[in-house]
Amino acid sequence: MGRSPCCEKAHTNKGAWTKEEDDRLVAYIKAHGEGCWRSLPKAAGLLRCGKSCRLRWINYLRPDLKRGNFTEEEDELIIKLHSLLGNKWSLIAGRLPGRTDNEIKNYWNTHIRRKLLSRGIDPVTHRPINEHASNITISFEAAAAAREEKGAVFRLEEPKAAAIGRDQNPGDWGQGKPLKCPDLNLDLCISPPCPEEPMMKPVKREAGLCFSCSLGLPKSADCKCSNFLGLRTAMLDFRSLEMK
DNA sequence: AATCGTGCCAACCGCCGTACC
DNA sequence: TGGTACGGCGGTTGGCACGAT
Repeated sequence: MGRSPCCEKAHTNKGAWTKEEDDRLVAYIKAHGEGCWRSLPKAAGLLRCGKSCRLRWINYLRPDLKRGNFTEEEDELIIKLHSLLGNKWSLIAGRLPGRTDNEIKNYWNTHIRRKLLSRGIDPVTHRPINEHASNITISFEAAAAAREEKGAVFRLEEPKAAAIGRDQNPGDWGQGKPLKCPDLNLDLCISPPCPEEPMMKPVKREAGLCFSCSLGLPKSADCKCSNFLGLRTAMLDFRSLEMK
């Protein structure tokens, strides 16, 4: 059994949005803010699914959207971010103010893919198409594969984990080797939880760590901590990555 | 002028993670 | 603790615009 539909499909409009629907949605959100998308259509007098409203707002109606052509700088940034993050369009969009994940995804599939292919670069791996033995892949997956192959252990002091490529074996991490995208700073900022952090919702579960986890050691048999290597995974928010 | 092919992009679909009860 | 609802995400599709023939 699948989940029940998010709305009553028999009484909802589909397809392109009309000007009137746009106006209603904008007026409602301006008055009440973004809230519960499920109840929004009814409250706003729209015969639309909540998801559809959310998508329309995020991808088209939001006032901070930057419409128009992508600049050359944006192109290059997207390519670099894609080489590091893969098809994580929402993460990539988070680094391009005013652009949406859908817009970037469409732009990638229609323009950048072709652009890379014309340069002889595989848009999936970011490696030269004819260079099978090339060692220049830069991605999380490649880094993970490299670690797995060599049986390396993930180390907390690893400062540039996000940018490590296959050409940098795990033993070289943190030893000052140049990175493939030196102008991109994608450091993962790992820090202790801040009690005043407004973005963090209160955690119901007991936040204390067992001795092993607090030291970043492998979990003991008795460990009940939900933390990864002693870190609250909620702190690993890619949207907070800083750019140089 | 009509038809066809292609590119583009807004919107939909289905899945996943998480919060809540 | 399990079930459900919800928001969010990535992949895919449908329809429109436009150029070529």
